[in-house]
Amino acid sequence: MIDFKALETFIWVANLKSFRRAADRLNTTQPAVSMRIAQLEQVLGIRLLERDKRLVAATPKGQELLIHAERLIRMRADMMESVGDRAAIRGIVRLGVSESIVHTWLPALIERVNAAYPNLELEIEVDISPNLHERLLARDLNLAFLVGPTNNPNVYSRPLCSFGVEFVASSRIRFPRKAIDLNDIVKWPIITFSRNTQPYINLRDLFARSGLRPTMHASASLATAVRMALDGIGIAVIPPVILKNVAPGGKLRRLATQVDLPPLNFVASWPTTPDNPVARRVADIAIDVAQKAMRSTTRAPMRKQ
Amino acid sequence: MIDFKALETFIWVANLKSFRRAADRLNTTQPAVSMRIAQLEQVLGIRLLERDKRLVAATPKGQELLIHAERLIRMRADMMESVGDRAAIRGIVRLGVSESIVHTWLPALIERVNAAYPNLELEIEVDISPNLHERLLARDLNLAFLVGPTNNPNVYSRPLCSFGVEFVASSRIRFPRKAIDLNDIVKWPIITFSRNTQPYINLRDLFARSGLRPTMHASASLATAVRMALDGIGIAVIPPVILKNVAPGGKLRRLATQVDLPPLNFVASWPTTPDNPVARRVADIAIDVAQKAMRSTTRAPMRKQ
DNA sequence: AGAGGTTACGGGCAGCGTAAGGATC
DNA sequence: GATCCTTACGCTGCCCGTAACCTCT
Repeated sequence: MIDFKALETFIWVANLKSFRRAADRLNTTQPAVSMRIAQLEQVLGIRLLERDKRLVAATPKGQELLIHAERLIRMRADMMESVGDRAAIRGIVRLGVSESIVHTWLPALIERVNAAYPNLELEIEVDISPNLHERLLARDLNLAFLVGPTNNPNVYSRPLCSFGVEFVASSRIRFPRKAIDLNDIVKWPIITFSRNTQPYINLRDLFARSGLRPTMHASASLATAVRMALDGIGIAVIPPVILKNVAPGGKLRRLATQVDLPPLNFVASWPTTPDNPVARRVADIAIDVAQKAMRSTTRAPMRKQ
Repeated sequence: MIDFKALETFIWVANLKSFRRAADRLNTTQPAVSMRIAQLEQVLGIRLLERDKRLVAATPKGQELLIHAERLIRMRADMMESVGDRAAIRGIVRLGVSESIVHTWLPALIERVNAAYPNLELEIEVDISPNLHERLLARDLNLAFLVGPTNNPNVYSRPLCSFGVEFVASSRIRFPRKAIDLNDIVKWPIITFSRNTQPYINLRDLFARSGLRPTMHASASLATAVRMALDGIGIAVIPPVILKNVAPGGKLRRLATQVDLPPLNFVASWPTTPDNPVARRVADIAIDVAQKAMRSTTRAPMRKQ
């Protein structure tokens, strides 16, 4: 009779289009995967996968099975979630997060998750969004909080929060007049996120449109960027919400510019495969935590200089 | 991780309210059942079954799991049905049938089932409806075609066909006048179904209401009842639709009485537990076959004498 | 004391991993 | 010839069955 193991194996093979990669993912050997698929095909009396080509592809019947199989796996997860004791949920969720989130509501999330699932381990990886996205697609992460949207069919995404981005600088850096524009700013180095991130690209385009080319300092670490700004090395372009935690005491001030920088829209993303069912639950908690955090910062907005 | 075997075991224990009986049903030993339940409880971190009392009972969480488990089992069956090759469906359906059905559309059903599921074996048991009902409840049968309705929560029932019941007799038996009433009939022995069947009870009540007490001959075999009628032993009370097959050539004639005998309403019944999923499919075919058979006999009704 | 569930322990077999074989580009 | 799936084979570990034990009526 068909069991869940066979269905899971089939789902992985169909999604990864490879017996070998599925075997790696399932921590078993490739012949074992062959056997499970062969048995599944035998029980059903039909061919599920086309192996002639370079890439394995599901037959029409295989695609139909895939829908059923994924639903069954999902329903099993729902069942365990609804009748099982949450303390009995053990395991590891590999969670990738953008640094902005580390400095805002990540601690609150960790607390909430630990309360809801006392025996669930969160393995947190801090990295920039493009890297997180890549590792998500490689199924190296079960869940990630990154700058979206990620229009990829292999991951689900749900909005989390939106952080405005602004110019901030140490009070050591002085400007000739109150109203600061790009021409004033460009005299100083701009410190921001890594080269291949969305804010970096946005910024460079912004200056380019005015015919300006500032010196750009890119830091993979947001905290380091803030440190550099504090030391008066340049003007940082970051979400000010992090300052409360990263540079408390108002040592950095937000510049009163008319420049509109696009905000960072964060999403929770997880693979479409029913990989780690708990990831979905952590995402739900994160959405709640993030929106609560948004509301509290919106209610008492920081004043510009 | 939870697998189908554990869920099936749990379903049987919960329904039969006994580890031992579930073990018998699943063709395994009682300790094996204990182990599977214990493991299921451990994975979920909750108690599913209350064993203190004489009868095992599901806890509230257990009842919740039961709903999920039965749905999962049903969905697996649906999946196999919709994507699997029907020729790959092997197994045995133990089918109990009333004799009336044997003599009407059972051969057509067998043909249809064999065509749809070439490797499915039908194990047919002919018996009277009360016995079939009992064996259904004991899960000794996967499916039965019997006189309904069976208002029991442990079996599903679907209507199949309705057979009128009439007085039939050999031409050797002669009556004083054309219009025959109960007083004419009661002079002869009445030959019909077994004592505890619905037609037998109906008949006795019918005569009793007129203050009559005929000699009753009860036969567990409908064919034997017909044989007795052919031999002029008495007047048979049977569904005339069977005569075409059992006594061809019009040797028995239907008596022109004004007496209204209630018809036999046949239903297909199968246990509510997701026991043998194919039973449901056979029932579907039976409903179709029975209704086609009904239509063809209705279109060309037999003439009364 | 007997029926029924749990625990202990030894054995059998399904399924795994290693290694060799074939097919396709 | 490199890559990837299949087949062959020996082995391990899980699960089962037997039997003793415990608990409740």
